[in-house]
Amino acid sequence: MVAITIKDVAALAGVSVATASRVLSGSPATSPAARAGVAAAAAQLDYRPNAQARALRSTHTESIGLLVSDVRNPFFADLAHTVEQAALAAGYVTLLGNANERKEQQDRYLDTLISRRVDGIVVAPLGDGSGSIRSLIERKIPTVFVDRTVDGLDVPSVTTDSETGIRQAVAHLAAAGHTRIGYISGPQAISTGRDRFAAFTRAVAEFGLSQDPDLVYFGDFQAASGSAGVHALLELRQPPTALLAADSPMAVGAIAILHKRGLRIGRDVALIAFDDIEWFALLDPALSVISHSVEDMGRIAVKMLLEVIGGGTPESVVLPSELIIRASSSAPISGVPDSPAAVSPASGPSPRKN
Amino acid sequence: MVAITIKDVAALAGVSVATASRVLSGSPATSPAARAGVAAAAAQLDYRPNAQARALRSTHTESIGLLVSDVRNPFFADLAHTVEQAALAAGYVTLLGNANERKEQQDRYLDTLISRRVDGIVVAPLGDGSGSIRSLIERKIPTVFVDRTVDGLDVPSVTTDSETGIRQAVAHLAAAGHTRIGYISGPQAISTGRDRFAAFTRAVAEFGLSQDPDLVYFGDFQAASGSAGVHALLELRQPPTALLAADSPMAVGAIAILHKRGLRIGRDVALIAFDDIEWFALLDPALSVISHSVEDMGRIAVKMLLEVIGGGTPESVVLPSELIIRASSSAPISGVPDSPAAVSPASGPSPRKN
DNA sequence: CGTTTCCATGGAAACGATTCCACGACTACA
DNA sequence: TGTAGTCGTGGAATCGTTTCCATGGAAACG
Repeated sequence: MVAITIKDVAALAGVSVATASRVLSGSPATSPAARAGVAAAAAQLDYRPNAQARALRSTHTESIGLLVSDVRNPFFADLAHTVEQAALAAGYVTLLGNANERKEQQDRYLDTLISRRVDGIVVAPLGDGSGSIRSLIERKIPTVFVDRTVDGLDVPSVTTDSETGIRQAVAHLAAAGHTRIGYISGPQAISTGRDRFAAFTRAVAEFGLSQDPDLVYFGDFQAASGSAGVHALLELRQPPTALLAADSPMAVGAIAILHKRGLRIGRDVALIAFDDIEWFALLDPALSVISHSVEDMGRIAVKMLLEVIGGGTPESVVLPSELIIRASSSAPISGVPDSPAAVSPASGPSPRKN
Repeated sequence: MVAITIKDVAALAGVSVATASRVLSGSPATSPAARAGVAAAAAQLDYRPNAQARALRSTHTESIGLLVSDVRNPFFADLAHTVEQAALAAGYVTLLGNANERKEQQDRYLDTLISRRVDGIVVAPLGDGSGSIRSLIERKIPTVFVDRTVDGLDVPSVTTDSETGIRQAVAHLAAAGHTRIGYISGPQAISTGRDRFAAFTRAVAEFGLSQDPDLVYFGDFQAASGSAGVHALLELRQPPTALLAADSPMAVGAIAILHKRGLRIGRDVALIAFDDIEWFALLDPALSVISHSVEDMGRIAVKMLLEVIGGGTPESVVLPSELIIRASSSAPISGVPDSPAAVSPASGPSPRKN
């Protein structure tokens, strides 16, 4: 850890630190001779400016923070990738934090990002407006919410309109004759969990399908709860003939347990997932999904954050979602899955259809 | 962006900045009265220490950098997750960078991490020992290589012994009657690309299988090159009856194109991938993989980095790999894939076997 | 040739924290 | 009661950089 400072560079170039600093930061008020000397000295010593000292003096760091709720969720991995690329293109580096769907980790990272004086933060928030997320807005640190929002916090956001896609999915299932759709929901403490659940509830009512509350299982957006959800739903006296999972990890958990139970997706039970993940199309049968553009989301989030940093107050953006029909949901219903529970006489194509 | 400094806290508490600093950093040489006063003042003002200023004075930042080559590769997403959790448990925050398999982005992030004076860096390096990666070791910045190494750089590393797993895979395919195995390799500029290719070459020779150089396609560890590889291999006059992909994104690309060509994995052509990704087991047929533990890799990398930071020189670790046989490779060969190319009389179970 | 303007330069203050050092007050021991 | 040791405290130096301000020399003007 040998420390090479601007003082060393200045000494080698035979100028003062002030001049060296001016050259290194590209100030016009420098002579060609000084420019050449300092540049040569810096190169020779492999000088790297101390970002701490620089930030201490000049109050901006050319860096932004990105806090996602789960890096292992491919949706957020993709988001991290696009945000990072967009930020890099604008000259910012991205510090990525992973809240792991836990509020205390979110607070921990938020504190760190505040301490490190990032110029702005893109966050997929969880929890309510308490804790460090409140400090963020009280200190007027440029912030943009992505994918999720927090009630009562007036922060620009980029989110998805889940309504359209979910309505399309329910319509599609209803048209295939399904009347009992099992819904594996996200937690109601998270805005996307609430929105998607509300959209599902409205759609089910609109198409006259069963509103049996037992058909909804509340998971936590992680894989294990998808498995638990399928398990719970299939144990019902009147199990659903179609399943809708509110995010991709829960869909993965659902698929795993369906395989284990020997149920054929697309024939014994239809399945649709929210979030389009590249390899969902590679499954057999290919998985129907509700798709929304993670590239747009990341790109727009960065653009909005830069506006906020620049003093603007951009309007929030809502991106569309749409159903992509593949084999996992396209066969007409073939009856009740072979659940160990009693086969209910009320299932199958129902008179309540439409 | 209102700035609350330790000066404000000290003033409110009615003590000097020195005393405030001592209380806030938990020095024992403080009176209970001072402790209480300063703590109250800090809480009331919602004081967050300026990490820049702190680091400037005390030369360590309680943060590490993690530079992965591709966040969208689930292997590295998992790695990021474990590294971050392990670091957090040790009191460090992780700054994640994504090189995107591009050397100039790797250099860019490395420079940033050096500038920000992270206490140490875990990196999955790409390229040779030139560029910023050399500055890293010349400055004696604590560094640990993970997954990959760089020739000629004496840096502690955690890697996988690809040899065992690949040998098992080739043996398994040979036992099923395959004599022509197509290999979708990683780039030879990356250590894992070289190691796995070398292991494949040795295994193929050992088991007396075809060493036809056309059976090797050199990809870039990303999905598109997996597709291109399958395409090229199946166009051979004597196409392979089994495929081995050197990482998971290329396996995904391979599967996509096999589907598109209407080839049945596990029957028309066997497929094995390096890297065990959770959902590979969910494919139909389930994908045989060469598995290695990403959790161990991340955990050990952090442990080693902390040792280096503490002044130690830990031994490099090589983790084992093993074949996990699933349906994609377990059927005996059924002959030549229905390639649009002419069916060669020499393919199928061959006299050259063993 | 004298005065003004311009401009590159160096000295020094500032950013916000930590930490060395000195000081005063107190306890404890002889 | 005098001296030594302990302990909490404040002043000031320090980290590496940027930036304000003053300075001095050269160019430009009349």
